[in-house]
Amino acid sequence: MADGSIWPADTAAPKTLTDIAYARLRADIIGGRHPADAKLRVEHLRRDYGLGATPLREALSRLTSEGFVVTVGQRGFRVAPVSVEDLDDITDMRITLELKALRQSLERGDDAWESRVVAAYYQLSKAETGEEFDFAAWEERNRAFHETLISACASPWLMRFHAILYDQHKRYRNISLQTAAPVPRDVHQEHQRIYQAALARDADTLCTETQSHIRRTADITRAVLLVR
Amino acid sequence: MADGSIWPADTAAPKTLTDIAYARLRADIIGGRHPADAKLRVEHLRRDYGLGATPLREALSRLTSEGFVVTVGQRGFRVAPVSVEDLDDITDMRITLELKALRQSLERGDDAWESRVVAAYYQLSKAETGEEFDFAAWEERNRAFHETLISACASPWLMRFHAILYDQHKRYRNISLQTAAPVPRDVHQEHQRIYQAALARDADTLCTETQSHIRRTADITRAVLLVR
DNA sequence: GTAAATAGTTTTATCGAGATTTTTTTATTT
DNA sequence: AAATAAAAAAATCTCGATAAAACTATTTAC
Repeated sequence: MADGSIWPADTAAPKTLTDIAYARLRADIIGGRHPADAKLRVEHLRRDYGLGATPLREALSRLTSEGFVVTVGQRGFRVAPVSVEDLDDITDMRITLELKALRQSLERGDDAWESRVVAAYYQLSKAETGEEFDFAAWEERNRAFHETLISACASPWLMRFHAILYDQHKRYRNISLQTAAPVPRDVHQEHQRIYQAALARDADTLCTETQSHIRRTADITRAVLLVR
Repeated sequence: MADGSIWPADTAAPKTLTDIAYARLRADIIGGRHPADAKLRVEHLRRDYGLGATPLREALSRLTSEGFVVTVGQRGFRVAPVSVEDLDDITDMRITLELKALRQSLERGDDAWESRVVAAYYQLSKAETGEEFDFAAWEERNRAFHETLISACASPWLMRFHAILYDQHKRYRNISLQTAAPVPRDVHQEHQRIYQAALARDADTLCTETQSHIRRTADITRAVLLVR
Protein backbone atom coordinates (compact mmCIF):
# COMPACT_ATOMS: atom_id res chain seq x y z
CA MET A 1 0.00 0.00 0.00
CA ALA A 2 2.56 2.51 -1.13
CA ASP A 3 0.09 4.83 -2.81
CA GLY A 4 -1.15 8.00 -1.24
CA SER A 5 -4.75 6.91 -1.01
CA ILE A 6 -5.44 8.06 2.48
CA TRP A 7 -9.14 7.73 2.28
CA PRO A 8 -11.95 6.73 1.72
CA ALA A 9 -12.46 3.46 -0.13
CA ASP A 10 -9.86 2.02 2.15
CA THR A 11 -12.32 -0.64 3.11
CA ALA A 12 -9.29 -2.90 2.99
CA ALA A 13 -7.16 -3.65 6.03
CA PRO A 14 -9.05 -1.90 8.79
CA LYS A 15 -6.84 -1.84 11.83
CA THR A 16 -8.70 -0.33 14.72
CA LEU A 17 -12.18 -1.24 15.81
CA THR A 18 -13.30 2.19 14.72
CA ASP A 19 -12.13 1.38 11.20
CA ILE A 20 -14.00 -1.89 11.28
CA ALA A 21 -17.15 -0.21 12.53
CA TYR A 22 -16.76 2.47 9.88
CA ALA A 23 -16.24 0.01 7.04
CA ARG A 24 -19.10 -2.24 8.03
CA LEU A 25 -21.60 0.51 8.75
CA ARG A 26 -20.68 2.23 5.51
CA ALA A 27 -21.09 -0.95 3.49
CA ASP A 28 -24.40 -1.75 5.18
CA ILE A 29 -25.79 1.71 4.49
CA ILE A 30 -24.60 1.79 0.89
CA GLY A 31 -25.83 -1.76 0.42
CA GLY A 32 -29.25 -0.81 1.69
CA ARG A 33 -29.16 -3.13 4.70
CA HIS A 34 -29.79 -0.05 6.79
CA PRO A 35 -32.65 1.61 4.91
CA ALA A 36 -32.96 5.35 4.53
CA ASP A 37 -34.20 7.24 7.61
CA ALA A 38 -33.66 4.20 9.80
CA LYS A 39 -32.70 4.96 13.33
CA LEU A 40 -29.20 3.85 14.21
CA ARG A 41 -29.41 3.18 17.91
CA VAL A 42 -25.97 2.70 19.37
CA GLU A 43 -27.22 0.18 21.91
CA HIS A 44 -28.74 -1.85 19.13
CA LEU A 45 -25.71 -1.62 16.89
CA ARG A 46 -23.53 -2.79 19.75
CA ARG A 47 -25.23 -6.14 19.77
CA ASP A 48 -25.42 -6.44 16.00
CA TYR A 49 -21.78 -5.69 15.36
CA GLY A 50 -20.33 -6.89 18.62
CA LEU A 51 -18.52 -3.63 19.24
CA GLY A 52 -18.40 -1.04 21.99
CA ALA A 53 -20.16 2.27 21.90
CA THR A 54 -16.99 4.32 21.44
CA PRO A 55 -15.85 2.96 18.07
CA LEU A 56 -19.44 2.95 16.84
CA ARG A 57 -20.02 6.57 17.74
CA GLU A 58 -16.76 7.55 16.10
CA ALA A 59 -17.64 5.67 12.94
CA LEU A 60 -21.08 7.26 12.88
CA SER A 61 -19.47 10.68 13.26
CA ARG A 62 -17.25 10.08 10.27
CA LEU A 63 -20.20 8.87 8.24
CA THR A 64 -22.05 12.02 9.20
CA SER A 65 -19.33 14.08 7.57
CA GLU A 66 -19.73 12.07 4.40
CA GLY A 67 -23.47 12.50 4.32
CA PHE A 68 -24.41 8.88 4.87
CA VAL A 69 -25.69 9.52 8.36
CA VAL A 70 -27.46 12.48 9.88
CA THR A 71 -27.56 13.43 13.51
CA VAL A 72 -30.11 15.75 14.98
CA GLY A 73 -29.51 17.53 18.24
CA GLN A 74 -29.94 15.02 20.99
CA ARG A 75 -32.02 12.63 18.99
CA GLY A 76 -29.30 10.24 17.95
CA PHE A 77 -28.16 9.01 14.56
CA ARG A 78 -30.21 8.17 11.49
CA VAL A 79 -29.45 6.92 8.02
CA ALA A 80 -29.50 9.89 5.66
CA PRO A 81 -32.80 10.31 3.84
CA VAL A 82 -33.11 9.85 0.10
CA SER A 83 -34.84 12.10 -2.36
CA VAL A 84 -34.97 12.67 -6.07
CA GLU A 85 -33.49 16.13 -5.56
CA ASP A 86 -30.54 14.66 -3.70
CA LEU A 87 -30.00 12.05 -6.40
CA ASP A 88 -30.05 14.71 -9.09
CA ASP A 89 -27.62 16.82 -7.10
CA ILE A 90 -25.27 13.89 -6.62
CA THR A 91 -25.48 12.98 -10.29
CA ASP A 92 -24.71 16.52 -11.44
CA MET A 93 -21.80 16.91 -9.12
CA ARG A 94 -20.42 13.51 -9.92
CA ILE A 95 -20.46 14.26 -13.63
CA THR A 96 -18.71 17.56 -13.08
CA LEU A 97 -15.98 16.04 -10.96
CA GLU A 98 -15.53 12.88 -12.97
CA LEU A 99 -15.16 14.76 -16.25
CA LYS A 100 -12.61 17.08 -14.70
CA ALA A 101 -10.71 14.14 -13.30
CA LEU A 102 -10.82 12.32 -16.63
CA ARG A 103 -9.38 15.25 -18.55
CA GLN A 104 -6.55 15.56 -16.07
CA SER A 105 -5.96 11.85 -16.12
CA LEU A 106 -5.85 11.78 -19.92
CA GLU A 107 -3.25 14.51 -19.94
CA ARG A 108 -1.05 13.03 -17.28
CA GLY A 109 -1.56 9.31 -17.76
CA ASP A 110 1.66 7.49 -18.64
CA ASP A 111 2.32 3.97 -19.91
CA ALA A 112 1.70 2.47 -16.50
CA TRP A 113 -1.71 4.15 -16.39
CA GLU A 114 -2.53 2.80 -19.85
CA SER A 115 -1.62 -0.69 -18.70
CA ARG A 116 -3.85 -0.38 -15.68
CA VAL A 117 -6.74 0.78 -17.86
CA VAL A 118 -6.28 -2.12 -20.23
CA ALA A 119 -6.17 -4.59 -17.36
CA ALA A 120 -9.20 -3.11 -15.61
CA TYR A 121 -11.22 -3.11 -18.82
CA TYR A 122 -10.29 -6.69 -19.51
CA GLN A 123 -11.50 -7.81 -16.09
CA LEU A 124 -14.69 -5.80 -16.42
CA SER A 125 -15.34 -7.30 -19.85
CA LYS A 126 -15.05 -10.78 -18.48
CA ALA A 127 -17.64 -9.96 -15.82
CA GLU A 128 -19.99 -8.40 -18.37
CA THR A 129 -19.82 -10.93 -21.18
CA GLY A 130 -19.40 -14.16 -19.23
CA GLU A 131 -21.98 -16.87 -18.91
CA GLU A 132 -23.41 -16.28 -15.48
CA PHE A 133 -23.60 -12.78 -14.12
CA ASP A 134 -22.14 -12.21 -10.67
CA PHE A 135 -23.41 -8.84 -9.54
CA ALA A 136 -21.00 -8.37 -6.64
CA ALA A 137 -18.03 -9.18 -8.85
CA TRP A 138 -19.27 -6.90 -11.61
CA GLU A 139 -19.86 -4.07 -9.17
CA GLU A 140 -16.31 -4.27 -7.88
CA ARG A 141 -14.81 -4.37 -11.37
CA ASN A 142 -17.02 -1.56 -12.55
CA ARG A 143 -15.74 0.52 -9.70
CA ALA A 144 -12.17 -0.49 -10.41
CA PHE A 145 -12.54 0.43 -14.09
CA HIS A 146 -13.89 3.91 -13.43
CA GLU A 147 -11.39 4.44 -10.64
CA THR A 148 -8.49 3.40 -12.81
CA LEU A 149 -9.52 5.78 -15.56
CA ILE A 150 -9.17 8.75 -13.22
CA SER A 151 -6.23 7.34 -11.30
CA ALA A 152 -3.69 9.51 -13.13
CA CYS A 153 -5.46 12.64 -11.95
CA ALA A 154 -3.13 14.42 -9.57
CA SER A 155 -5.75 16.02 -7.36
CA PRO A 156 -6.35 14.26 -4.05
CA TRP A 157 -9.24 16.58 -3.20
CA LEU A 158 -10.95 15.89 -6.48
CA MET A 159 -10.64 12.17 -6.01
CA ARG A 160 -11.76 12.39 -2.43
CA PHE A 161 -14.96 14.22 -3.28
CA HIS A 162 -15.54 12.00 -6.26
CA ALA A 163 -15.22 8.87 -4.18
CA ILE A 164 -17.89 10.11 -1.79
CA LEU A 165 -20.28 10.89 -4.62
CA TYR A 166 -19.62 7.57 -6.29
CA ASP A 167 -20.64 5.72 -3.15
CA GLN A 168 -23.57 8.02 -2.52
CA HIS A 169 -24.80 7.20 -5.97
CA LYS A 170 -24.16 3.53 -5.40
CA ARG A 171 -26.51 3.66 -2.42
CA TYR A 172 -29.29 4.98 -4.60
CA ARG A 173 -28.65 2.33 -7.19
CA ASN A 174 -28.80 -0.40 -4.57
CA ILE A 175 -32.04 0.99 -3.19
CA SER A 176 -33.63 1.00 -6.60
CA LEU A 177 -32.40 -2.52 -7.27
CA GLN A 178 -34.28 -3.71 -4.19
CA THR A 179 -37.51 -2.48 -5.71
CA ALA A 180 -37.17 -3.24 -9.38
CA ALA A 181 -35.24 -5.64 -11.55
CA PRO A 182 -32.32 -4.18 -13.44
CA VAL A 183 -33.29 -2.59 -16.73
CA PRO A 184 -31.60 -4.41 -19.59
CA ARG A 185 -29.24 -2.20 -21.53
CA ASP A 186 -25.94 -2.64 -23.22
CA VAL A 187 -23.67 -1.39 -20.47
CA HIS A 188 -20.78 -3.25 -21.95
CA GLN A 189 -20.99 -1.26 -25.15
CA GLU A 190 -20.97 1.96 -23.15
CA HIS A 191 -17.88 0.82 -21.32
CA GLN A 192 -16.26 -0.17 -24.56
CA ARG A 193 -16.77 3.30 -26.00
CA ILE A 194 -15.35 4.88 -22.88
CA TYR A 195 -12.41 2.52 -23.01
CA GLN A 196 -11.61 3.25 -26.63
CA ALA A 197 -11.88 7.01 -26.18
CA ALA A 198 -9.59 6.83 -23.18
CA LEU A 199 -6.86 4.91 -24.97
CA ALA A 200 -7.22 7.17 -28.01
CA ARG A 201 -6.75 10.12 -25.63
CA ASP A 202 -9.86 11.67 -27.09
CA ALA A 203 -10.93 13.80 -24.16
CA ASP A 204 -14.11 15.24 -25.66
CA THR A 205 -15.49 11.88 -26.73
CA LEU A 206 -14.50 10.36 -23.44
CA CYS A 207 -16.38 13.06 -21.54
CA THR A 208 -19.46 12.80 -23.73
CA GLU A 209 -19.60 9.05 -23.38
CA THR A 210 -18.96 9.09 -19.67
CA GLN A 211 -21.56 11.76 -19.10
CA SER A 212 -24.29 9.85 -20.91
CA HIS A 213 -23.18 6.66 -19.18
CA ILE A 214 -23.61 8.20 -15.74
CA ARG A 215 -26.77 10.01 -16.75
CA ARG A 216 -28.32 6.83 -18.08
CA THR A 217 -27.65 4.96 -14.85
CA ALA A 218 -29.03 7.82 -12.83
CA ASP A 219 -32.17 8.10 -14.94
CA ILE A 220 -33.09 4.48 -14.34
CA THR A 221 -32.46 4.84 -10.63
CA ARG A 222 -34.49 8.03 -10.65
CA ALA A 223 -37.46 6.39 -12.32
CA VAL A 224 -37.58 3.61 -9.75
CA LEU A 225 -37.28 6.11 -6.94
CA LEU A 226 -40.22 8.13 -8.25
CA VAL A 227 -42.53 5.14 -8.43
CA ARG A 228 -41.65 3.84 -5.01
CA MET B 1 -31.84 30.59 10.08
CA ALA B 2 -34.44 29.38 7.64
CA ASP B 3 -31.95 28.51 4.94
CA GLY B 4 -30.95 24.97 4.17
CA SER B 5 -27.37 25.33 5.36
CA ILE B 6 -27.09 22.07 7.14
CA TRP B 7 -23.38 22.05 7.46
CA PRO B 8 -20.58 22.95 7.99
CA ALA B 9 -20.07 26.55 9.01
CA ASP B 10 -22.84 26.04 11.49
CA THR B 11 -20.54 27.27 14.17
CA ALA B 12 -23.65 28.87 15.56
CA ALA B 13 -25.82 27.22 18.17
CA PRO B 14 -23.89 24.07 18.99
CA LYS B 15 -26.11 21.90 21.08
CA THR B 16 -24.21 18.85 22.20
CA LEU B 17 -20.73 18.85 23.67
CA THR B 18 -19.56 17.06 20.55
CA ASP B 19 -20.73 20.05 18.52
CA ILE B 20 -18.90 22.40 20.84
CA ALA B 21 -15.73 20.35 20.65
CA TYR B 22 -16.06 20.20 16.89
CA ALA B 23 -16.58 23.93 16.49
CA ARG B 24 -13.75 24.89 18.82
CA LEU B 25 -11.23 22.41 17.49
CA ARG B 26 -12.10 23.37 13.94
CA ALA B 27 -11.71 27.07 14.67
CA ASP B 28 -8.42 26.49 16.49
CA ILE B 29 -6.98 24.46 13.65
CA ILE B 30 -8.13 26.88 10.97
CA GLY B 31 -6.93 29.80 13.09
CA GLY B 32 -3.52 28.21 13.41
CA ARG B 33 -3.66 27.82 17.18
CA HIS B 34 -3.02 24.15 16.59
CA PRO B 35 -0.12 24.24 14.12
CA ALA B 36 0.22 21.80 11.27
CA ASP B 37 1.45 18.33 12.23
CA ALA B 38 0.85 19.03 15.90
CA LYS B 39 -0.15 16.04 17.93
CA LEU B 40 -3.66 16.24 19.27
CA ARG B 41 -3.52 14.19 22.43
CA VAL B 42 -6.98 13.55 23.77
CA GLU B 43 -5.77 13.62 27.36
CA HIS B 44 -4.25 17.02 26.76
CA LEU B 45 -7.26 18.39 24.93
CA ARG B 46 -9.47 17.27 27.77
CA ARG B 47 -7.84 19.70 30.13
CA ASP B 48 -7.58 22.49 27.58
CA TYR B 49 -11.20 22.37 26.54
CA GLY B 50 -12.71 21.02 29.72
CA LEU B 51 -14.49 18.23 27.91
CA GLY B 52 -14.62 14.47 28.14
CA ALA B 53 -12.80 12.14 25.82
CA THR B 54 -15.93 10.94 24.05
CA PRO B 55 -17.05 14.23 22.49
CA LEU B 56 -13.45 15.10 21.66
CA ARG B 57 -12.84 11.83 19.85
CA GLU B 58 -16.08 12.24 17.94
CA ALA B 59 -15.18 15.76 16.92
CA LEU B 60 -11.72 14.66 15.82
CA SER B 61 -13.28 11.91 13.75
CA ARG B 62 -15.49 14.39 11.95
CA LEU B 63 -12.53 16.67 11.34
CA THR B 64 -10.65 13.72 9.90
CA SER B 65 -13.34 13.34 7.28
CA GLU B 66 -12.93 16.99 6.37
CA GLY B 67 -9.18 16.74 6.05
CA PHE B 68 -8.29 19.00 8.97
CA VAL B 69 -7.03 16.12 11.07
CA VAL B 70 -5.25 12.94 10.12
CA THR B 71 -5.14 9.73 12.06
CA VAL B 72 -2.54 7.10 11.41
CA GLY B 73 -3.02 3.56 12.53
CA GLN B 74 -2.79 3.48 16.25
CA ARG B 75 -0.77 6.62 16.63
CA GLY B 76 -3.54 9.01 17.52
CA PHE B 77 -4.64 12.24 15.95
CA ARG B 78 -2.57 14.97 14.34
CA VAL B 79 -3.30 18.25 12.67
CA ALA B 80 -3.20 17.72 8.92
CA PRO B 81 0.14 18.66 7.35
CA VAL B 82 0.47 21.55 4.96
CA SER B 83 2.24 21.61 1.63
CA VAL B 84 2.41 23.75 -1.46
CA GLU B 85 0.94 20.89 -3.47
CA ASP B 86 -2.02 20.69 -1.15
CA LEU B 87 -2.56 24.44 -1.31
CA ASP B 88 -2.48 24.36 -5.11
CA ASP B 89 -4.91 21.48 -5.12
CA ILE B 90 -7.28 23.28 -2.79
CA THR B 91 -7.05 26.45 -4.83
CA ASP B 92 -7.79 24.69 -8.11
CA MET B 93 -10.73 22.82 -6.70
CA ARG B 94 -12.11 25.85 -4.96
CA ILE B 95 -12.03 27.84 -8.16
CA THR B 96 -13.77 25.07 -10.06
CA LEU B 97 -16.51 24.74 -7.50
CA GLU B 98 -16.97 28.43 -6.78
CA LEU B 99 -17.30 29.31 -10.46
CA LYS B 100 -19.84 26.57 -10.96
CA ALA B 101 -21.77 27.76 -7.93
CA LEU B 102 -21.64 31.37 -9.09
CA ARG B 103 -23.05 30.56 -12.51
CA GLN B 104 -25.91 28.64 -10.95
CA SER B 105 -26.50 31.38 -8.45
CA LEU B 106 -26.60 34.03 -11.15
CA GLU B 107 -29.18 32.08 -13.08
CA ARG B 108 -31.42 31.34 -10.15
CA GLY B 109 -30.91 34.36 -7.93
CA ASP B 110 -34.11 36.31 -7.35
CA ASP B 111 -34.78 39.74 -5.86
CA ALA B 112 -34.20 38.51 -2.34
CA TRP B 113 -30.78 37.17 -3.38
CA GLU B 114 -29.93 40.54 -4.96
CA SER B 115 -30.86 42.27 -1.74
CA ARG B 116 -28.67 39.98 0.27
CA VAL B 117 -25.76 40.61 -2.08
CA VAL B 118 -26.21 44.37 -1.80
CA ALA B 119 -26.34 44.19 1.97
CA ALA B 120 -23.33 41.88 2.25
CA TYR B 121 -21.30 44.07 -0.05
CA TYR B 122 -22.22 47.17 1.91
CA GLN B 123 -21.05 45.63 5.17
CA LEU B 124 -17.86 44.39 3.58
CA SER B 125 -17.17 47.82 2.13
CA LYS B 126 -17.48 49.41 5.54
CA ALA B 127 -14.94 46.97 6.91
CA GLU B 128 -12.56 47.57 4.02
CA THR B 129 -12.69 51.34 3.72
CA GLY B 130 -13.16 52.32 7.35
CA GLU B 131 -10.57 54.07 9.48
CA GLU B 132 -9.20 51.27 11.57
CA PHE B 133 -9.01 47.80 10.15
CA ASP B 134 -10.50 45.01 12.25
CA PHE B 135 -9.23 41.78 10.78
CA ALA B 136 -11.67 39.46 12.51
CA ALA B 137 -14.62 41.57 11.43
CA TRP B 138 -13.32 41.82 7.88
CA GLU B 139 -12.76 38.09 7.69
CA GLU B 140 -16.32 37.37 8.73
CA ARG B 141 -17.78 39.84 6.25
CA ASN B 142 -15.54 38.61 3.49
CA ARG B 143 -16.86 35.15 4.10
CA ALA B 144 -20.42 36.40 4.25
CA PHE B 145 -20.01 38.24 0.95
CA HIS B 146 -18.64 35.26 -0.94
CA GLU B 147 -21.17 32.97 0.66
CA THR B 148 -24.05 35.23 -0.22
CA LEU B 149 -22.98 35.38 -3.84
CA ILE B 150 -23.35 31.62 -4.19
CA SER B 151 -26.31 31.34 -1.85
CA ALA B 152 -28.83 31.02 -4.69
CA CYS B 153 -27.07 27.95 -5.97
CA ALA B 154 -29.39 25.01 -5.50
CA SER B 155 -26.80 22.32 -4.96
CA PRO B 156 -26.23 21.32 -1.34
CA TRP B 157 -23.34 19.04 -2.29
CA LEU B 158 -21.60 21.78 -4.20
CA MET B 159 -21.91 24.16 -1.29
CA ARG B 160 -20.84 21.52 1.15
CA PHE B 161 -17.62 20.77 -0.69
CA HIS B 162 -17.02 24.43 -1.34
CA ALA B 163 -17.36 25.28 2.33
CA ILE B 164 -14.72 22.73 3.23
CA LEU B 165 -12.30 24.08 0.66
CA TYR B 166 -12.96 27.65 1.73
CA ASP B 167 -11.98 26.83 5.29
CA GLN B 168 -9.04 24.72 4.20
CA HIS B 169 -7.78 27.68 2.29
CA LYS B 170 -8.45 29.95 5.22
CA ARG B 171 -6.15 27.80 7.32
CA TYR B 172 -3.34 28.32 4.86
CA ARG B 173 -3.95 32.05 4.81
CA ASN B 174 -3.84 32.22 8.59
CA ILE B 175 -0.62 30.25 8.67
CA SER B 176 1.01 32.59 6.21
CA LEU B 177 -0.25 35.60 8.15
CA GLN B 178 1.58 34.33 11.21
CA THR B 179 4.84 34.47 9.31
CA ALA B 180 4.55 37.53 7.17
CA ALA B 181 2.64 40.78 7.23
CA PRO B 182 -0.28 41.02 4.81
CA VAL B 183 0.74 42.13 1.36
CA PRO B 184 -0.90 45.43 0.51
CA ARG B 185 -3.22 45.19 -2.43
CA ASP B 186 -6.50 46.69 -3.41
CA VAL B 187 -8.79 43.91 -2.30
CA HIS B 188 -11.68 46.28 -2.12
CA GLN B 189 -11.44 47.03 -5.80
CA GLU B 190 -11.45 43.33 -6.58
CA HIS B 191 -14.56 42.91 -4.49
CA GLN B 192 -16.17 45.86 -6.19
CA ARG B 193 -15.62 44.34 -9.62
CA ILE B 194 -17.07 41.05 -8.44
CA TYR B 195 -20.02 42.87 -6.95
CA GLN B 196 -20.79 44.82 -10.09
CA ALA B 197 -20.49 41.81 -12.35
CA ALA B 198 -22.82 39.86 -10.06
CA LEU B 199 -25.54 42.50 -10.07
CA ALA B 200 -25.14 42.94 -13.83
CA ARG B 201 -25.63 39.17 -14.14
CA ASP B 202 -22.51 39.05 -16.26
CA ALA B 203 -21.45 35.49 -15.58
CA ASP B 204 -18.25 35.46 -17.62
CA THR B 205 -16.87 38.63 -16.09
CA LEU B 206 -17.90 37.46 -12.63
CA CYS B 207 -16.03 34.20 -13.11
CA THR B 208 -12.93 35.87 -14.49
CA GLU B 209 -12.80 38.36 -11.65
CA THR B 210 -13.48 35.76 -8.99
CA GLN B 211 -10.88 33.44 -10.40
CA SER B 212 -8.13 36.05 -10.35
CA HIS B 213 -9.29 37.17 -6.92
CA ILE B 214 -8.87 33.69 -5.49
CA ARG B 215 -5.71 33.05 -7.45
CA ARG B 216 -4.15 36.27 -6.19
CA THR B 217 -4.84 35.42 -2.57
CA ALA B 218 -3.48 31.94 -3.06
CA ASP B 219 -0.33 33.18 -4.75
CA ILE B 220 0.55 35.38 -1.80
CA THR B 221 -0.10 32.57 0.63
CA ARG B 222 1.94 30.28 -1.55
CA ALA B 223 4.92 32.59 -1.61
CA VAL B 224 5.01 32.84 2.17
CA LEU B 225 4.68 29.09 2.48
CA LEU B 226 7.65 28.54 0.19
CA VAL B 227 9.94 30.84 2.16
CA ARG B 228 9.01 29.39 5.51
C1' DG C 1 27.61 -3.58 15.76
C1' DT C 2 23.36 -5.89 15.33
C1' DA C 3 19.38 -8.09 17.21
C1' DA C 4 16.32 -9.53 20.70
C1' DA C 5 14.10 -8.52 24.97
C1' DT C 6 12.22 -5.39 28.23
C1' DA C 7 10.20 -1.30 30.21
C1' DG C 8 7.63 2.81 29.58
C1' DT C 9 4.49 5.63 27.12
C1' DT C 10 0.63 6.40 24.21
C1' DT C 11 -3.45 5.16 22.19
C1' DT C 12 -7.59 2.54 21.86
C1' DA C 13 -11.54 0.35 23.76
C1' DT C 14 -14.89 -1.06 27.42
C1' DC C 15 -18.00 -0.44 31.11
C1' DG C 16 -21.34 1.56 34.02
C1' DA C 17 -23.33 5.28 36.19
C1' DG C 18 -25.33 9.92 36.15
C1' DA C 19 -27.20 14.10 33.91
C1' DT C 20 -29.98 15.98 30.33
C1' DT C 21 -33.30 15.77 26.81
C1' DT C 22 -36.88 13.77 23.98
C1' DT C 23 -40.82 10.95 23.57
C1' DT C 24 -44.73 8.63 25.28
C1' DT C 25 -48.34 8.09 28.45
C1' DT C 26 -51.73 9.70 31.52
C1' DA C 27 -54.67 13.06 33.57
C1' DT C 28 -57.10 17.30 33.45
C1' DT C 29 -59.47 21.02 31.38
C1' DT C 30 -62.07 23.36 27.77
C1' DA D 1 -64.15 14.81 21.89
C1' DA D 2 -60.26 17.73 21.30
C1' DA D 3 -56.71 20.25 23.34
C1' DT D 4 -53.59 21.26 26.87
C1' DA D 5 -50.68 20.14 30.82
C1' DA D 6 -48.29 17.19 33.86
C1' DA D 7 -45.85 12.95 34.80
C1' DA D 8 -43.43 8.86 33.56
C1' DA D 9 -40.49 6.37 30.58
C1' DA D 10 -37.00 5.90 27.22
C1' DA D 11 -33.13 7.25 24.85
C1' DT D 12 -29.13 9.91 24.33
C1' DC D 13 -25.15 12.06 25.78
C1' DT D 14 -21.31 12.45 28.81
C1' DC D 15 -17.81 11.24 32.04
C1' DG D 16 -14.07 8.93 34.52
C1' DA D 17 -11.78 4.91 35.63
C1' DT D 18 -9.69 1.08 33.84
C1' DA D 19 -7.98 -2.63 30.91
C1' DA D 20 -5.87 -4.08 26.77
C1' DA D 21 -3.24 -3.38 22.70
C1' DA D 22 0.42 -1.17 20.12
C1' DC D 23 4.18 1.57 19.50
C1' DT D 24 8.83 3.75 21.12
C1' DA D 25 12.98 3.77 23.32
C1' DT D 26 16.26 1.71 26.04
C1' DT D 27 18.81 -1.88 27.65
C1' DT D 28 20.95 -6.26 27.34
C1' DA D 29 22.97 -10.23 25.11
C1' DC D 30 25.46 -12.21 21.43
